[in-house]
Amino acid sequence: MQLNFYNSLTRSLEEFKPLNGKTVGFYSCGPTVYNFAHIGNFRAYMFEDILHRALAYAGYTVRQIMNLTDVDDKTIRGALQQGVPLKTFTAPYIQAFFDDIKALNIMPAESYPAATDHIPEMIQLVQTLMDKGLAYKSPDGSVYFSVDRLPGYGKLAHLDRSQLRSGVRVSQDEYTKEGFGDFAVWKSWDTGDGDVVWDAPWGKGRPGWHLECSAMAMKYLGETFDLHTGGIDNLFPHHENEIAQAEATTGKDFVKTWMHCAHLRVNGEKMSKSLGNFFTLRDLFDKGFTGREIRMVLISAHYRQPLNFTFDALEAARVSLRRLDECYDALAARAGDAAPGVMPQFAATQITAFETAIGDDLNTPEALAAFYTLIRESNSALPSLTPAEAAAVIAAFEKMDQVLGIVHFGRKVEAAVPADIQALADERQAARAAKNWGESDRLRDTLAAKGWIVRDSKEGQTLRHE
RNA sequence: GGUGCGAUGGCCGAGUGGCUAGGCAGAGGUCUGCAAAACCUCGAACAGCGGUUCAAUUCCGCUUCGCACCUCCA
Repeated sequence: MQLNFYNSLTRSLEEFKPLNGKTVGFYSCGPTVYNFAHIGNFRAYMFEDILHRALAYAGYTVRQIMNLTDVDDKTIRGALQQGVPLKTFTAPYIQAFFDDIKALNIMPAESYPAATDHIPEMIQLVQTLMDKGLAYKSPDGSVYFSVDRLPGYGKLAHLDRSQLRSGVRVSQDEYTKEGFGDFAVWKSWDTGDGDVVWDAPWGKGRPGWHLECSAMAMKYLGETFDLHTGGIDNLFPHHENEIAQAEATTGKDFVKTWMHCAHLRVNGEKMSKSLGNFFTLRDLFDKGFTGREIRMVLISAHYRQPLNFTFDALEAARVSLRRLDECYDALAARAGDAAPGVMPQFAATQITAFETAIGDDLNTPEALAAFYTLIRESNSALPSLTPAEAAAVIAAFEKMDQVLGIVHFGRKVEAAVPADIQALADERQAARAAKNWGESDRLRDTLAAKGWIVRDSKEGQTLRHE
């Protein structure tokens, strides 16, 4: 199966080929754990999950690393405000992040290194940059990367330094930097940092944000690896600076393919904490939506297009998931214990369409179209399917679900039918057999009032709890 | 000011130089005692103005509007 990905570095669609056989090194920028992540944040993690799953589907061994930024201005500020140690402040948000990705059926990465656990590696990286003359210590004790000394700086963002200057109001006085575009790889301690401080050969302080990712990515994935992902807003300066730090240190290409996802929007604007227009998962759970429905909405648009978040879309996801469930259950009932036989042509056709869509830069909307077509044609073919064929169609659903992650995940477990409900249902069945329609309809209403939907079919009546 | 992206039917959202995206909602139908589900059919769109072309929603230009990035940001 061929995978083509849009590489932000070259601004073009490229066939994906790993650097080392069948193993893929894959680094994703993770959360800054100063607050609950909102669903805009999760759009990025969801895109990375689809990428992870697509690579696994295509037969690759995926080594995904996602960092946790647990030291920066916001985490330090939060810890100081609460009067607790930094780790005490960040721990609940780290836990919430893991709870949330589980609630969205996002596959775990290989590891989630925390910045504060990798300070020695970062100090070493800064030292190397200084030894090479690419970073310098400023009078206040901070260490800056000198953008001018690295040819090729700006290759990811496609910006040159002359363009950086205009329109940006940054007070030069705030910084003791030599060059305008220079960025901190080490921030010297000041009173606002409280007790968050580490010793380095050039003075006390803490690592710069961009440095964290370069150091941890290289530690876990090597000096050159396959994929690096994040939100589009990370492209500059964060990823540009990661490249600068890594390539200045090693003299080698840092990452072969960079992938960035577009933003989630609310009323046409980016969902962000600074705008205050965000929903956390908890907000949506409180409104009665499920992780499964949210997952469905997040994969319904292509990752490089802005996705407009609406409650209508969540409702639509709910209805279409119900259709999926009923189709799957009908197939399962038909299949019984049968082993999968030869896959019917209509299912094989949709698997091919599905793989083409995923291979085309993770086109999940197209993939979902194939998935829905499979549902429709399965329902249509159901009466004529043998148990072995039904089992084979189920296998087709399972196959697509390796990437989509929606078939089984988050399904409401069907409640056992209580005895009193069953008694009412039996009564209704008897009334129907006697063609006592008034009585049977009355009993149907009674069951509905108790939350049980009755549905008649050739095989008899079925009960579903709402 | 610089750079980049976008504008698709009631809503969400793909795609293509000529041939149905898909989902949700809506209309009609088949089935069913009725209902529900399922299936079938249908209506409905490619921001505006030019250009290229036998043919443009798709390519090019301009206009309008929107979004993002330009050292907090998924």
